[in-house]
Amino acid sequence: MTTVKPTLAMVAREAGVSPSTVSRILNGTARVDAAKTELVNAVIARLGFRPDPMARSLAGGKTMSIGVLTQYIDSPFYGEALRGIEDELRRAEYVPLFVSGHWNETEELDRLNLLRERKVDGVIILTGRLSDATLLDISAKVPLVITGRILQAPNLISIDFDNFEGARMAVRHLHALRHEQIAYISGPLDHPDAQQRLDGFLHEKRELGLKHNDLLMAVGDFQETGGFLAMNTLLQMREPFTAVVAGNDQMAYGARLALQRAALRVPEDISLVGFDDLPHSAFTLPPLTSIRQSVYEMGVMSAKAMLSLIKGHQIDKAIVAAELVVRESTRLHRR
Amino acid sequence: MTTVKPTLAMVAREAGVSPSTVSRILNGTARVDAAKTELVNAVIARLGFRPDPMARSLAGGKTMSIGVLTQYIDSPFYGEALRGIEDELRRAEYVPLFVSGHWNETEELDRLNLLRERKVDGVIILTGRLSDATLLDISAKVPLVITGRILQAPNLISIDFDNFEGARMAVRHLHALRHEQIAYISGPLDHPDAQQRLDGFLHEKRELGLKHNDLLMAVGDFQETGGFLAMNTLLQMREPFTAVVAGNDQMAYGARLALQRAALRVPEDISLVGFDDLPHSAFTLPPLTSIRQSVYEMGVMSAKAMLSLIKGHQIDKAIVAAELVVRESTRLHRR
DNA sequence: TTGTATGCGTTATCAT
DNA sequence: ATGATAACGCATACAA
Repeated sequence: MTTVKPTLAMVAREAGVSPSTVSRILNGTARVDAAKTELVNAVIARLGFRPDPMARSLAGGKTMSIGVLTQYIDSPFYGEALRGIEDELRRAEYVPLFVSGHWNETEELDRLNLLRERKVDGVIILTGRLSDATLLDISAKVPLVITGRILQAPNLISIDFDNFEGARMAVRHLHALRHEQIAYISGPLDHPDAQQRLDGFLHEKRELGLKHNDLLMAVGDFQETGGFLAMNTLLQMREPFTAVVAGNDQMAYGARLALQRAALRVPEDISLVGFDDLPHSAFTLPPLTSIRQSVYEMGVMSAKAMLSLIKGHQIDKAIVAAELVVRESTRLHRR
Repeated sequence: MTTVKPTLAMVAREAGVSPSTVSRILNGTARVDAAKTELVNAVIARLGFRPDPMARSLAGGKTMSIGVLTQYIDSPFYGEALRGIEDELRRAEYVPLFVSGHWNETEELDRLNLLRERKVDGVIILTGRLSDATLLDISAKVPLVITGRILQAPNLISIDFDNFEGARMAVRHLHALRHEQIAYISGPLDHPDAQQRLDGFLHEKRELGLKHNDLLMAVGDFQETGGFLAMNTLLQMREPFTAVVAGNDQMAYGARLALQRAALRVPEDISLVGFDDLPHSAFTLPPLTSIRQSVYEMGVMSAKAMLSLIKGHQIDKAIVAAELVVRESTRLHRR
């Protein structure tokens, strides 16, 4: 069978109405006679007509696509967010256009430019290094949803994890387990998430009257390797500690291996808390106590926020709660 | 500054030539006077002109986008492939349009349809459940690169891992370590990768004269949970074994935890080999011996293949080699 | 080799 | 409420 791809014009002719009418029905741009609407919809269904996204865009309409700027397309952390975005967008017949910035401002700008060229109807930025000013600038031209920081502006919604509170929960958990000397492995200090988590950690320690000094902290790169290295420096400092919280799970994995190499047992000798609760963490040895962030949920929320922005409904900023997941890498400290 | 987005028409006017000439220079569609070419290019550079992908597409040109069908956007395994594709495509100014099939044929078909609507210049399929016939069908309409199986057709290039050989390497390694009773945890039997790996495993066992029976095999889901469960069934069978190879690293992780729960040590009591060598596997306890597949490399190769297909250069099918990475989860078996 | 004219499938503007 | 008609930015068949 020689199926010609049906066009809006064909639908119009078939239904005996003008193209404009069909377009209006499609977009709800104006009030159309009910009977006609029904008729046209029937024809659309019969022909299996689907508007051409390209033509639509050229004519100044929507592209039904949302640009999503992430840092690494294969990030174990943001991966779930991508899936959440994809799932949610799909319900509304939108498609995500994923691009990666690699934690490089220039590259982020470049990719954003590409998204603009591609005429996306909105952009979601999963963290990143762009300045607030730049972000505000972008939101002036296209609906923007941003994670990793809180910003106020029309046409912009920010969504963030409760990193601060999450880190506090980790400390409280350890403190409840009678730990007094708690070390910290931080992510890169210029990384928003890393900062907030560190702040929360420090804040809660102070709150609880726990001593802290620079010997109880090392900086990693949010990767396994960095955690491994950081734990080694921590060990060399010779400042005693009975527990450590890592800025994220990946670093906790690395730290755990370093501990093992040093013949230190988890949790018998050292308690270890991660952050993010990667899917994996339920299966490490021992299963890792961690601070859970529903990254998938954040993805869904971002997409929902974008959709409502497009509809013109500015909604509030949202903050996704952290949750302590206790597993087997932490235990009561015996003095 | 009121920057108006420059159009091809503006370039033409500015350079004193016709739009068609500019178009021809852009696409190399026809021979153009060298002097004019230079002039036009200068104007293009000065104005910072970039052809509008949408308009280009509408007019029957290329969209400079490649559809990529993967199964889960956050797959820890295929993630690196996505990055490879992205990196390589970027060099040629193409952008990937990622969609997910979720191992569901209907959904794969649906997403492929979307890609067609979006008029991608080619599609890369990372494994999946589509029939060979369907694939051939697609390749008739658009350049196609497919992984996970070997197919012959014009306008199509297949790229595959050497799953078969990889599984054999795992067995040989164990055999060299004096293991005789080797169990297997397979991925879903209807999964191409799982099949090929199982075949390789069985083949090498036969080759080596090692006995095998159904009690030495359990099926998982390629996830940690599946590995955990599979290991438990293996344990219940009461058929003795001293080593086990898992169909992928994720299942190896789960299996390892199950072993631990059963008070069995790795590698002292049981040797364990994974498959895929996820980034993570260097940091598990103990670090996991695994079969390395350069997934990133496969992504790059897929993109390169696509690019050459677009240029009209049909190239050979490619197969990416497997490699044994020996770490600490395997050791010599003492009788 | 180069220019002109037309069309791609839609939305938007202006009438009616 | 509905219909003509003109863009949108580019590629291409046809002419020159």
